[in-house]
Amino acid sequence: MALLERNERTFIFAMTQEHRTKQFIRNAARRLFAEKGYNAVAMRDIAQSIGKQPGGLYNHFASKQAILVDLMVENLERAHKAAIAPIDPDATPLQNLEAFVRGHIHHNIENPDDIFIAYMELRSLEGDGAQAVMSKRDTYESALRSILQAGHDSGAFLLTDPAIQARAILSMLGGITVWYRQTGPQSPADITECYVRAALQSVGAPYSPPTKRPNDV
Amino acid sequence: MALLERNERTFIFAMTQEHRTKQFIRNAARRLFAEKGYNAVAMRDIAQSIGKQPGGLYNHFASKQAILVDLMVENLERAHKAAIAPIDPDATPLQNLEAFVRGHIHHNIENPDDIFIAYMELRSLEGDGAQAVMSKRDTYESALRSILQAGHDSGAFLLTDPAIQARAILSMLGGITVWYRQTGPQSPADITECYVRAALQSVGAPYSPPTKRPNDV
DNA sequence: GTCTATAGAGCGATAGAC
DNA sequence: GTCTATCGCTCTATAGAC
Repeated sequence: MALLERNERTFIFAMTQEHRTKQFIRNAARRLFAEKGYNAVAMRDIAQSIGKQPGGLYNHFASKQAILVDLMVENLERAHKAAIAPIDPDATPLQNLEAFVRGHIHHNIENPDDIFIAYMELRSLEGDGAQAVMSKRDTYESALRSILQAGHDSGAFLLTDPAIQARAILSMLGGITVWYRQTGPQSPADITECYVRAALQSVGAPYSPPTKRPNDV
Repeated sequence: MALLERNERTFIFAMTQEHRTKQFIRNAARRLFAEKGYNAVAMRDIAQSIGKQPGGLYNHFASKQAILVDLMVENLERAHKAAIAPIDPDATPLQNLEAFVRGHIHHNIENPDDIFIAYMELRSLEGDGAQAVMSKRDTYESALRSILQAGHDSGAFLLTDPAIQARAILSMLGGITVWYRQTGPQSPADITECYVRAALQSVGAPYSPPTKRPNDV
């Protein structure tokens, strides 16, 4: 009955009991929200999956909603580091687009549950948490739009509208998480190459796959 | 209190009262499911929005789940007519891809609520209804994959994997509905051209927008 | 076919002992 | 910090009058 789940991503040591339990709650909620959807998961379910009683969860999070906001904000901060940080003002639009797309895809493949929640549960956000998350999402989308605009202005990209194109690319890449779960044979490297090519070619840019980069994920 | 909503899409005349009410339920459920999500909508909400009492809905649908399945199946049948019917075995892969993409986009823009539900509420399906819907979705995806495979084999398309590429394109086009609701300035024609170009170019195919086709939607 | 009324279950969140 | 117990609410679906 009491399933104390191991967290695959976060190594836990030298942590107070409070922090440890809070992290267990995050991990259980992440998995359950992604699997069943926020509305279909009860606080009881989260408590049961970490071998605790429902009431105790409120010692760590003020509400079920607070857990969702915590997961979404943390994920968006990691996404920024993965996709926006590599953008270089001195590089070409094509180099920046490939850097953004590779960072984004890498983050998606490494954090499938978080990405799935980010796409599916926007509607479940309420009040201040909703505004905070939306604002971070806008920043993210703006970064891609700026790259596309630069490539459009310089003639490097062939596209009709940078704003729509940014959304089209993000939608396409967002689908990775949906399909990745169901996917059998394709490796992460295969998926990455396919999507990088599709994204770059979608704006008329050329793409040649790396001949052999042995340590690519 | 009793808001008898007009349906914008389905003209209702010479219908029995039973059929009329059933259609009102469909329309109200479609709008509410798309707006709030299946799990967040109560039978009370649907009843209230058509000025009826909750219990009466069960004279027309066996369960809330049955309403969702009804909407999804009907939508998929219309999507097949829009995107798969125009495929011509004697045409080139490029012609078929453009026909499929245009039909798909047109269907998406004309049925934003249905498309949104189709993407967001797959997890809410249970039992037989889930299998029926999944099977129809697979057929749809297969049709696009076949076009891509043909273009890949003939050398007309430049892509890494037809199966992944089919999902990438469908994900990209599926995003239209998400953004379309929030969109201000762009017209359906602008959105269509931008997405047709992105989809065709994503497989390395050339694209020139139609110079002037006055009656395009 | 629609109504009123309600059964039966599950939900988020809180109170207070330890 | 975790437990037990429970409050107050909402939900889907049904029963039976009209």
